[in-house]
Amino acid sequence: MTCEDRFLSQLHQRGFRFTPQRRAILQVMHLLDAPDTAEVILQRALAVTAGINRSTVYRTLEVLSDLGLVSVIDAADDQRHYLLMGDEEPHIHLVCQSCGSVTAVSFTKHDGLVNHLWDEHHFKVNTSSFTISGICRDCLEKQQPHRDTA
Amino acid sequence: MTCEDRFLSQLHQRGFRFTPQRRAILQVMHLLDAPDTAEVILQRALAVTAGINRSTVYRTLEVLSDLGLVSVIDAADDQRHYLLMGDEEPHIHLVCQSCGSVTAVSFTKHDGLVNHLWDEHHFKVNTSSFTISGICRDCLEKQQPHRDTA
DNA sequence: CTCTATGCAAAGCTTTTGCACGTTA
DNA sequence: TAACGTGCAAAAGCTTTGCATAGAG
Repeated sequence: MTCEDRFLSQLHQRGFRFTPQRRAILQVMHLLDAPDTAEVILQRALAVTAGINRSTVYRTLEVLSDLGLVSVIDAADDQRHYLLMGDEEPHIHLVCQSCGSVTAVSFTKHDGLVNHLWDEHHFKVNTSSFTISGICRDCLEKQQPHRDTA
Repeated sequence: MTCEDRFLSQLHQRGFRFTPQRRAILQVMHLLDAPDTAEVILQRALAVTAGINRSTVYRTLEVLSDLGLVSVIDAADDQRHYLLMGDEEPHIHLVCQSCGSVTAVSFTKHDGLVNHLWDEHHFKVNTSSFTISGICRDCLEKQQPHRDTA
């Protein structure tokens, strides 16, 4: 089942409609390999379907998020970032506080943390928006150009 | 060395000044047991020292953050949250996406994750703002009042 | 034909900034 | 007394909302 099929069926189930704008946004989001902002998604969607409005992007992202097809990442200080949850497994997103880059890391080695938080605190981790802040490799090297070891 | 002493000495070291407003904000932040918003900090600071301005709160929080005395948490969809880093060890903050509550959890059992991200990706995790989104116990129970097991 | 979605523009909210005045050291 | 900090108000930036119209089912 493709992502578009899932979207369509879930829209229908809940009485929503499938418009060219929603199709364009979904299509654009398939091309993103990292979480991106509403503004970027808007600009790319405009290239696909002219005239799409910023409000429509926000409203569609909200629908996609409600349906669980999009995860929302609160990156650093600035805007929200959105990422389509394809049929892939959840990832940890490493957000660099210096340059804003986002790196996806497999989750599978770390589900111990998720299980622990559930067992001990009955806290249900939202694995689709698991974000960790820090400094990425590149920025570290720029900060400490002459140190090679930790 | 108290937190205020540390603040004072670090301010002096860097040529900053110790004003009644900064003292009030520092004092108020000692009373917070969970990260809170600039607005809340402002309101409480007003009770201590009348006339403090919102801008001053933001500017002081920035100074405190630069000095490493305050950690900044990007909670859920809304505002930034600020927490004084006392002399305590780092914590994981569990942010509930439903009610916005924040729970602090000891980090020590999970530094394996931090080490792994360093070894494998050379990503330096900012442990002072480690935040995980999900649904807290209370909100889970409200959602599923008749289910007791996961 | 009905009800949802869109576009537009304006408002909302948090956070930042410019500037003149007060205060600290 | 020389910087630095504060208050005020206005601006900035992202996101939301109201309303009339267009379009999907």
